[in-house]
Amino acid sequence: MDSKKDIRIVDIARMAGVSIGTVDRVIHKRGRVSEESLKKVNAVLSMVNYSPNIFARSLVSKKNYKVVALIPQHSTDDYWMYISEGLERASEEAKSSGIAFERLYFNQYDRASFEKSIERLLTLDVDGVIIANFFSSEVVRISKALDVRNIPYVYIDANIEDQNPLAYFGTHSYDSGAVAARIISGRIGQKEDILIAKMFHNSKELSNQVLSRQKGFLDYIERSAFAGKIYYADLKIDAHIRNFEALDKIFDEQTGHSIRAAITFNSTCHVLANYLKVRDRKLTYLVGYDLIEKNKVLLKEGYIDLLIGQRPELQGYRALKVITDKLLLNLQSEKINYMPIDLLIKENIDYYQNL
Amino acid sequence: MDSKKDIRIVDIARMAGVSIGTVDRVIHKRGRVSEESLKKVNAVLSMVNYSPNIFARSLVSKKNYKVVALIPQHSTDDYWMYISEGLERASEEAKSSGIAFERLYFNQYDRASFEKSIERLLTLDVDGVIIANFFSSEVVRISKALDVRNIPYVYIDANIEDQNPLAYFGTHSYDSGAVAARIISGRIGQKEDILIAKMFHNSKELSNQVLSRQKGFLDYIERSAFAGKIYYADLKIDAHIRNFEALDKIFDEQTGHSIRAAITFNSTCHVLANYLKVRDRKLTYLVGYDLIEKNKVLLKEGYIDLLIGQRPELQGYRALKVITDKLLLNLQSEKINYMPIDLLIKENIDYYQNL
DNA sequence: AAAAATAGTGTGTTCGATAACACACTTAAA
DNA sequence: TTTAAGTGTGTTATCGAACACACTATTTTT
Repeated sequence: MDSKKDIRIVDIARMAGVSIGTVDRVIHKRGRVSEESLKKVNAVLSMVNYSPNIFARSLVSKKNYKVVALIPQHSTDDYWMYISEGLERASEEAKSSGIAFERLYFNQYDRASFEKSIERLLTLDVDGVIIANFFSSEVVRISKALDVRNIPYVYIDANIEDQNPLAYFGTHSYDSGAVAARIISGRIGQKEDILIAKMFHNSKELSNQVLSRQKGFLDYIERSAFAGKIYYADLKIDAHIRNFEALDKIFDEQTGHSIRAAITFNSTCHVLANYLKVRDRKLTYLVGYDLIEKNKVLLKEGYIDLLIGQRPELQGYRALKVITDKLLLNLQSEKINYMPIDLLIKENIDYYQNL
Repeated sequence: MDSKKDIRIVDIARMAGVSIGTVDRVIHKRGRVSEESLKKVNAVLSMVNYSPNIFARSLVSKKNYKVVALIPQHSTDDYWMYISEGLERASEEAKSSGIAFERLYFNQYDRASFEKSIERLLTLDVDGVIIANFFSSEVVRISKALDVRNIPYVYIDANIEDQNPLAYFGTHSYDSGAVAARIISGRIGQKEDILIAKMFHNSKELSNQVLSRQKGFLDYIERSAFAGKIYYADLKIDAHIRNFEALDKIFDEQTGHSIRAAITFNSTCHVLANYLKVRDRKLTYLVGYDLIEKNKVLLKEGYIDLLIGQRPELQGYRALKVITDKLLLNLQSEKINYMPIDLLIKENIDYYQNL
């Protein structure tokens, strides 16, 4: 265990009776080694537990790796901004080891823009790729291309079976929906009602992430003793007036309802919370996702009761970390990595750490 | 921002018009530098942003630091074991940089044993210390001794004002009590009762940690609309039969009670949960602290409803990390560091990550 | 006045891995 | 037979920081 006894290349060379140049060629598979030398060196290598001194290596190595992340365009205070922050932090740490990190943005609602990013990526000379998995068939395509070139890649957000990413980082959306359901059903009566607010972006379909959370939620509710009704509000991003009308309609006109809890399965809980704040309506329990600033403020003010966090920064950080560990140290990692499902309320949000 | 443009000692030497040896002497304050050279080098140093290449440094440096942690003896599956794991992990990472890490154990219920550990510590030639802050006046004493010797130290678990630790890592016990209160009071009726189980260790007093959690809990309850009663159960560690009797007494003999929720403010929630399991009594909500195995099992089985976690591993990890960052890179860090207050239920415990 | 100590400075070596380079051979083509 | 290309091997400069050491110039001690 003594770190001073670490075996060096020169030790191996001596043991094998060859020069350090030969050992180096064997280790790095650079060829130009005779059968005989190869055998001798490999024999020694299989005996001893050699791992290169990373300090010496990084010192000399002028090797520059380029890692590219394919992520959706995002605004500030957005789930993807937090992922991006995690990437940034990992990138800072790896910079001194010769890792250049770059982002390629695409429009998450436009498949064509994703394809364009892929094309661009393939023209770049990259050594590692992080892919936000929005368009599965395209991701499969690029994965195969990367497999051929032997370039490691990592998926974030969603996984795809039967591919060979170095790792996958994401959240277990289904179970996080179940978590929300468990908590809400503990807070309201069995015959009270629940409102699910769906936020649409330019009338496109909901993301898999959101659908999966909702499924986990509904499945749990179904199995439970819940006997109330579930109402749905279809909201549109940035359609302030229209959204208020839609919500008014549900709360005013739906006769006989007793909505006591509400949930949104994406980060737009603040829209609903803001509606309740403005209209001065009280619910027993309002649940949302993602610790974006707008949500945090409303949580602290008491208009949101629970936020479910998924550590986007950690996701980004670890995604890049896995690639740099692979490139620099040839380390393996866990294949499937789910982020924690964090529960944040007014009283513990100040202690939250996203990394 | 370009990592290749990092300034080296030779650059500084050239800029100052002296040799690298002189720059080195200035940087390391090793003396033997003329007024004139000193001024020239310092002028350059204040212009540029020099930070040594850690790879080159670690490669050449045979400097060995010794860091010692003063922590209480603990069994497996104990809060302090998890802190210890965090320390271990940080120690592994730092080993290759010449950091030797060692633990000194004391009996957390015996002041004299702590004093003895301090004495031992002072005989060792250490470069950094981590102190589990159990006995304040003794900790103040050793802190002053370390200040004199200019040895950095970090507090964990509890802080002391007016001292100069490099950093403090701990949990905000009071607020975590409030978190528990908020959640429990949301789950039971205003006139239902709460049981607080206190677990004593060899009839000694409760720890500050536990008292502070309880205070946070009670203060919140007081301010809330809660109108039920609070019962207390005084339990003794390992006194199985006696504990059952005490609990039987509360649940059976206290007439007219309606205890629906219970809480323990230390990691022994499993004792209470096990009692409820064996006696087949149902509560609406049982809350405990610390993600030790016994608690986790009972949470998954549904006998515990909520566990509050404080990331002991992270605490240990970061405590040592702060010291190694100081010793190796002379980095500063945040002074006061509270760990997150994690809320774990059956549905999200599988995704918990303690680091 | 000579010898010894000290201040101030620069040079050279070390750490371990890497890869360019030099050199000795072999084989194939001209 | 000469030339060119290719193979296998060992030697060596390099990365940047650290520090031992050698050297000169000055001061202090005998």
